[in-house]
Amino acid sequence: MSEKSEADANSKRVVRQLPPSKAALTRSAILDTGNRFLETRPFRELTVANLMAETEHSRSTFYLYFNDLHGLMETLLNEVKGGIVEGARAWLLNEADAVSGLHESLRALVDVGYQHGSILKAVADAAPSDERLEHVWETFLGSFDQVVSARIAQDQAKGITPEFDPLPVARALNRMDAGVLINAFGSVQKANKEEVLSAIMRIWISTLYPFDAAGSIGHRFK
Amino acid sequence: MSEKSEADANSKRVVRQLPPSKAALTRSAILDTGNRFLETRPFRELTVANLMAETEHSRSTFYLYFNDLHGLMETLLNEVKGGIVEGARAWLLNEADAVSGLHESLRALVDVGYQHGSILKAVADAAPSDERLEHVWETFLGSFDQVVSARIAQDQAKGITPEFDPLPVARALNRMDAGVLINAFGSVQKANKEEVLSAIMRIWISTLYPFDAAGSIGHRFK
DNA sequence: GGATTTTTCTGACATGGCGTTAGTACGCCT
DNA sequence: AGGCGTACTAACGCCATGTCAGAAAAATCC
Repeated sequence: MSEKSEADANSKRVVRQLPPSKAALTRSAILDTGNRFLETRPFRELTVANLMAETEHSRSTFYLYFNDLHGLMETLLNEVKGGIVEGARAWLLNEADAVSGLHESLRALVDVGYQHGSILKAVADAAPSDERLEHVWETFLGSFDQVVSARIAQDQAKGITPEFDPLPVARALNRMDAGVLINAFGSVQKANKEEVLSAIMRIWISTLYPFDAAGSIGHRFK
Repeated sequence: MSEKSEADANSKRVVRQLPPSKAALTRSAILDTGNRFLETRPFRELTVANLMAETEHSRSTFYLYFNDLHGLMETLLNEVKGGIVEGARAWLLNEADAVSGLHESLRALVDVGYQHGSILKAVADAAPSDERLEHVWETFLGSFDQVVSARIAQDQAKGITPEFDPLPVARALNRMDAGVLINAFGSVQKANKEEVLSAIMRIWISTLYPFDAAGSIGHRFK
């Protein structure tokens, strides 16, 4: 789903196959370098020459492994993707205790955001300048809209979540998460993890489980 | 605060003064064209040549009025800014009825977003590729964080809003608004206004005024 | 109503990043 | 040693950018 090598529609030519591996080595060297680069400098300063200079390879080598910088970003995103989806499961699968499942999922999300904030920001920054990457990024975000929305509907059926149109609310909450994570953890000096977590946690819970909120948030009603 | 002309630190040379005005005319012709362009095509397709071709002027003329495309975007943003700040006042100033003030403000916000969605998306898209514009955009968003946070603190003092650290929550809610508006109204086929409004409205109110939520949202407690 | 100054505009250039192509270097096999 | 595939690179053409010196058009003067 990303670049040359892995099974891949849409790229003009697939180069380098997985099994033998001097290639795999240089490829991941490039990925590493890119990763390191983006931890300290914004995507706009990343140029192919710029990137490969921190490598022992020539600029043209880059094009043997990636179609362009956006292709590189897509690959980087895919590396993070797993962690996020993983973390989300706590809430999505725990039918028993919605509130604490959500707690857990959001905590996991914030953790991943904290670790890979620079990648997330870089991808979000890179997306608007490339149609394909923009589509990938939006699809990525959109996939959460779907599952969150489904879970909300489920909790509404159970009566633990107020009635409302789930999809737009899911979208809003997800955009919030994305925006907050990138804002908080996208630059060199990262925000306080607990502070961020408790802010988004409060918003999710107030919105989805307001009946619990009294106890859970610890505040009297009327 | 934007480009050549208006009082303006940081631009290398200020050209064209306001009062006499053949210049002002071409300048706004360019702005108009840019505006029109961005209503149907993304920022990444906007090039100086591209833009000026839809004008009766040459490419170089562009540089008489703007430093670069990002400068143009900054000017475009400033034109929208007013409307948004304006709309926010309803809630910020209405001490009497927080909930309905917030209703009003969010409705105004969604209206502005609906009208100028393409500009907002274009600016957000353009920001990451230019340090200066990125700073402007973040400052713009950040300014709302400040005022919203202040208002929250005030309502907490009054006891109508639960106790929590206001700033991170304000930030999260604002990022949500920005993300939602751009997502919903940034492309050619815009989302349903009422749907968007009621989603973000619900989230804001559940979070800030949960004690009202029961009545206002119309759902039984426990 | 022609000359002069000021305003507005433009063609032509240099720069820099991009992506491709033709070709080189190296290891391995037999 | 010759041939083959893998891994790499130097050099090229392209396109958008921003600048600059000077042309054209408008305004002003006499």
